[in-house]
Amino acid sequence: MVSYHPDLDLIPVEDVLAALGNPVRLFIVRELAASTQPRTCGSLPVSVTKATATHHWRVLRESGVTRERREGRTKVVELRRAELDERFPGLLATILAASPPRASDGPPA
Amino acid sequence: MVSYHPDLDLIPVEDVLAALGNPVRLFIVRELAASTQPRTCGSLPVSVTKATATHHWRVLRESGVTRERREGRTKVVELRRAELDERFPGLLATILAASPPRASDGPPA
DNA sequence: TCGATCGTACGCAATTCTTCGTACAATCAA
DNA sequence: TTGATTGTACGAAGAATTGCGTACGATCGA
Repeated sequence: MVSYHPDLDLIPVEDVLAALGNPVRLFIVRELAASTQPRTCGSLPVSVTKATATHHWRVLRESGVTRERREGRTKVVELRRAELDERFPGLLATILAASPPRASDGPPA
Repeated sequence: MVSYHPDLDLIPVEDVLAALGNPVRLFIVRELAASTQPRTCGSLPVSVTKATATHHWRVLRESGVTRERREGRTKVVELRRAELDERFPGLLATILAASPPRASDGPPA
């Protein structure tokens, strides 16, 4: 359960964008951002199985978006807010501020 | 050569992030942002073949990032800057402002 | 009209991503 | 110690992405 956390200076912005460009992961990030406290992985109501969630947490961690640490049986996840904001000023805030789409989505058939 | 341009109000932010989360496409967007004038597709020095470039232009167009129009033999591409900034305030600017990674990239082997 | 140019469409291969089930390790509570 | 909880590792399937070559349509200039 010990994990790799990259130096954010080495992360290109497209890696962060790709990490957040997935609905499950963006949902996780929004949940984390909405909590003042760090959250355990199990407390995040994701729509996928545990195995799949593990995959998404790894993507977020390896792109520098989140930090994880063990705490007893659980794993605590939190956003690397300050570091992200120093590396990519304003990015997280503008993404979190984005409103949901207006209505029926997608290109015409 | 006539193409579909989505209503940006219907685009979720993760679609834009996914579109920009690719090095070829982010490069294209940076080139477009650096020009005051719209550019033709052929004038963008991309590292892939024409066929692949066509694919990336479509992704950018269908995610609402660019607009295309025919002009004689060529296709003119431009960013939908104002619309993007209204839909996702500050997003494009913060992404374009992101500095490149400091040096040797990637996780340890 | 003929040739060159610009981009698309199609089909295909290789790779990556997303998802899951199952088995397992680590930890805690009883 | 035993059983429950939390999350990982591994293997696999299916889907999506990325990339290319080739053939083609549209347009322009000579």
